[in-house]
Amino acid sequence: MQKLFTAPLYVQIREEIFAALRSGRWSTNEPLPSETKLASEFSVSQGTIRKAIDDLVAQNILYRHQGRGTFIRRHDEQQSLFRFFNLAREDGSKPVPASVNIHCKTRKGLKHECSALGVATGERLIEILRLRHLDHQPMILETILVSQQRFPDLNKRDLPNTLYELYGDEYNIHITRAEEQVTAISADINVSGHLKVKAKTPLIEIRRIAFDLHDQPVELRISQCVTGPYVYACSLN
Amino acid sequence: MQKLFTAPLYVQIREEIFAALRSGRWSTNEPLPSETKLASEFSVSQGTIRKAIDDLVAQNILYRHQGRGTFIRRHDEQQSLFRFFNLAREDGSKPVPASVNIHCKTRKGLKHECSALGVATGERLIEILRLRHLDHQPMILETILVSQQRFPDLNKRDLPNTLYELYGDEYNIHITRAEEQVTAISADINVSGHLKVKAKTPLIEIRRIAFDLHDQPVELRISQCVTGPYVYACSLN
DNA sequence: TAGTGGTCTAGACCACGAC
DNA sequence: TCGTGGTCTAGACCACTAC
Repeated sequence: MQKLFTAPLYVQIREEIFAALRSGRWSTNEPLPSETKLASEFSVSQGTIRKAIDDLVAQNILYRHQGRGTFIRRHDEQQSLFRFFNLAREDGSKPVPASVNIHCKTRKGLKHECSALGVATGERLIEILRLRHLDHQPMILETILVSQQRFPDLNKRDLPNTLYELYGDEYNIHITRAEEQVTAISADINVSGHLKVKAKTPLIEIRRIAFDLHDQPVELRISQCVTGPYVYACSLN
Repeated sequence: MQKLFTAPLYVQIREEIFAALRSGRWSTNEPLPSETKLASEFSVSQGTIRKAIDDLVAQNILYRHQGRGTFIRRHDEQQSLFRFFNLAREDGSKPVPASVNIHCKTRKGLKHECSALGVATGERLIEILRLRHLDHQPMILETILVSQQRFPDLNKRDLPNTLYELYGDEYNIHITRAEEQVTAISADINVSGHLKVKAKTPLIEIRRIAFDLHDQPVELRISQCVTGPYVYACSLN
């Protein structure tokens, strides 16, 4: 006899709410229905809804504001600049990054790029190359790759400093998490020119894959950074 | 009229339990008193104790095991090798690090080292230098610094691969979190000899400060790592 | 003032582990 | 079988926000 497994109620409801979020049932600007309303909609107690929402808050997908309601996390200018930005000063404070676009074009994706983005090999990608300044010094050379099919006409837009805000507002693609891999590289002539350092200066290269609500890889971003005054900071728990 | 602020009950109780943990009231090998017992001890409902413990579990200080009880997190060989070890293969899998000690001595701490460890400038430190192998290749040269006063006779002991287990078992100093800063450096002659790479190869240098239950800095660890087959991996949420 | 999330309680039943 | 943590309920009161 096979053993049956039923997920706890709050897990089922968490997934139902999550699915509703992905389907765009609720607007980004209004609060979700209140906990008591959701409780009667799903015919469970308020405590169970609460636990389901707790999980989504812990995942950074929703946030609560006492007295106002529960809202969908949006990437807005202030937080987005820092939430996915791990470079800090040695004392732990974070500089405000500024961006200068160098080019934005479309091209066929290489095999490893397409596989990282989960699209068919050879699909057309949009490539954005930009230079980022910290405290007015060029510090990061950033190559951003996304599928042209997922982001039609992205290359024809004005690109803001915080791209994830644009992805959400214009394409309804919400970045929820990212994975980064850091390696040490040697600056080649091209890179060193942009970053105003000597050729062969050691740099860190950060390879980031950003994922959306469906946990699909959406963006591949490769950042080559000068370190020294700034460090790549990470907490372990 | 000054506004009075009373922390929620579960926060007060969380701090009381945390203080009891630090004072060593409960052994590392036995479960804590059950939630119902703690509830009657503190004269609150079981749900309130539950929320207090939830927080400590989220902080990785306790863990629960259904049917058995709630326990203090210990660094044991298996988990300790990975919990604070961020180097991974490109596919995300983690190699098992092995260690070879090169030397272990005591010396006066430099100013920046003592300040990182929160001890008086010039205090004697124990310095451990060791080489770590991943998949049988030398990949990391690690310098570990701790206060000799906090770890008497550490330099006379056999040093295991997982130091944090030793800190906990022998000195009752439990590492709960760490902060890491990654920079790019160029291998000098000495380092490149140990790591069997050419001089000036770009490396990543990881500067870690590890903290104990009292949130005091306890260990400064500087790791110089060859990257390429391995990467420094970090998730952003 | 009305509605929201935040805290707290008391009690029920379930699933797992030790004996 | 008994004790543990895990889930779920129903209802109370508090603190904050909007109106």
